[in-house]
Amino acid sequence: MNNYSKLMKHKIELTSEEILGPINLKRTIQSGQTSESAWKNANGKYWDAELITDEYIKYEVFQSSKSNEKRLKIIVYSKEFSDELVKSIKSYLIQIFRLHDNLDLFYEKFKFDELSKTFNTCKGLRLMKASNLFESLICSICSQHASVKQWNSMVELIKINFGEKIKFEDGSVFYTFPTPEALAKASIDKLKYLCLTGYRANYIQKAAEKVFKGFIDLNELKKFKFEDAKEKLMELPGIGPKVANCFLLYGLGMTEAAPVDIWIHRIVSKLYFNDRKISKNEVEEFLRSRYKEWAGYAQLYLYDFIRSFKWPINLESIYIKQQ
DNA sequence: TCCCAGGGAGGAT
DNA sequence: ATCCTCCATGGG
Repeated sequence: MNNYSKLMKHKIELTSEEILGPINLKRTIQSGQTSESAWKNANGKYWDAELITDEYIKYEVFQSSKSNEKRLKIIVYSKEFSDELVKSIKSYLIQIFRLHDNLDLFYEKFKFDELSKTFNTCKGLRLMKASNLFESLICSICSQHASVKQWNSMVELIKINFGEKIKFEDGSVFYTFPTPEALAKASIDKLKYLCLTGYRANYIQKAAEKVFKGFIDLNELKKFKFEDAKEKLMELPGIGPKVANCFLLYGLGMTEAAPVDIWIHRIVSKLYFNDRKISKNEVEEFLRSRYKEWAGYAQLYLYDFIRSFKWPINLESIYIKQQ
């Protein structure tokens, strides 16, 4: 008696008809965006699960060795298989990997800009859109003053300790992200000592409480003007300009947002201002006015680019890597 | 041992 | 407005 046989694999694909420009799956998933924690990698395939047509569906996404192709391969695990399911999975993936963002247009538009220095290294890197706004908000809070690796593990521990455990019939286990109510009622000590969130535990619990009690409606923020949404977010404890921008960009998908962290501050100062002293706020305004609706992408490319080097950077190495 | 990590809050200047 | 310092914790 094994019930593994109940779960069947179904292969589907997203091709250049549905993907505008290249996608580099690995680079995208590993780029530390606060839409969600990084998907797990099992022998070259990234997998996740999502509530689709009323139940949690597990799927694997991967590419062939040539990683900049306009193609995503997908394996869906389910008992039953229908055209509707295929359609739902596809449209879900198109949404979260933002496959309708035309990266070819982006590269063309800025091919003579300073930003083009990052294109070779980062080609195919895409913004990710959160599937769960509350999760993205907490990810953004956790990311403050912590490495990507560290905040990812905080979020995984939050899911394990406060989320719902889903066990698939192939033996793999998945934890959902907890509801605002669950984290609002969580003890600070558990958040701190079980989830290793440190001083952020207070912020997390308070922010969850504000969401749970309706002080702020994350979905409603989509209808706000950018500045208004940002201002509202910054009323929450632990949310300053950088974290707010992360949520606006990776959570709500407002691509005009430009989160400025220590790395962006450094590279923008160096590449655009000849290392002149410049405030974080000035950097944000600079990126937003220069790149407009592509500011989020510009920020992502600069961030991913500079993180592939060691600090301090000498410009020579950047030019060499461009060859 | 010291320094840093996708910062923010509170306070002093 | 700009400049401190403190905040927990893990990793180099």
